[in-house]
Amino acid sequence: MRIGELARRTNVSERSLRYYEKQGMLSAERTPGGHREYPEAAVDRVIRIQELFAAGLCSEKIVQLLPCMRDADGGPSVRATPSLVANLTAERARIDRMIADLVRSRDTLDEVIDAARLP
Amino acid sequence: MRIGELARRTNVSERSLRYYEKQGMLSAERTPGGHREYPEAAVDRVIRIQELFAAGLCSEKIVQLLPCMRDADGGPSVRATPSLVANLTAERARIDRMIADLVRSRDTLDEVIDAARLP
DNA sequence: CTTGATTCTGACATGCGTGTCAGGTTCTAG
DNA sequence: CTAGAACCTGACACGCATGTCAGAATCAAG
Repeated sequence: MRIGELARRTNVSERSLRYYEKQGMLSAERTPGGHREYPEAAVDRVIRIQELFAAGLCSEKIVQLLPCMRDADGGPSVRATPSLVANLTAERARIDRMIADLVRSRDTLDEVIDAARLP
Repeated sequence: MRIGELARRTNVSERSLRYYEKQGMLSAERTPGGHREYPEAAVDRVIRIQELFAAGLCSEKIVQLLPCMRDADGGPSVRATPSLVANLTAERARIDRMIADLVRSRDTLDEVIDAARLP
């Protein structure tokens, strides 16, 4: 599929898709004229990338991480190096803290919302 | 307490504390010479502000939200307006989605970390 | 062919909380 | 009184994914 369709299906702008490619997170074949041609699996990959961004990982980390993931097309994975594992473990801890923070904030909102509804 | 101590105790830079004040999220008495003097409750408030920032709320929303919260000093709260409640409800939904995303990303990391440890 | 939609590259702009620096004033211990 | 620490204001810079615009080339359908 081409970039317009991928953008529509993933809800990610064409701008961002080109950026992902430049960062090395997403690759595409090219038509003779130079237009990008994506495989079906690109949809899942882009969604994963978005999730990882939302989790606070930067492009660089994601670039390292992606080849180690079991891809949607079931492709065989690269083994993560020990240093990458250490890195990801730290990120994991960060994500845990982030989730805990979010839960607290959600509770805060609930309190205010509920207080407004009652007497 | 003064700004240096508050910064140390909350692990938030003096720069940010002054910014919070300018945005109307944090107030302080002033010494005759113009130095900020914070009450003990400021510590909790700053931590809350940080959590809400981490949850993706912008200053403006937090400004509206803060007076409706049951503060650490147990002060009485302002009632949230219906439009604010609608707003916060939307934020709450966003936070829920964010948590779900984070959990997925954490699972992704776990998969890669585990795969590197085994055979 | 022609035309309109789509895509291409490259460059500049934005948000927004935060870092940092400069030049000056206030506070506090000796 | 004095020195040094702490604080004041204001201004400029950054990160970094994303928005946006311009000008040109490609693609697909009539």
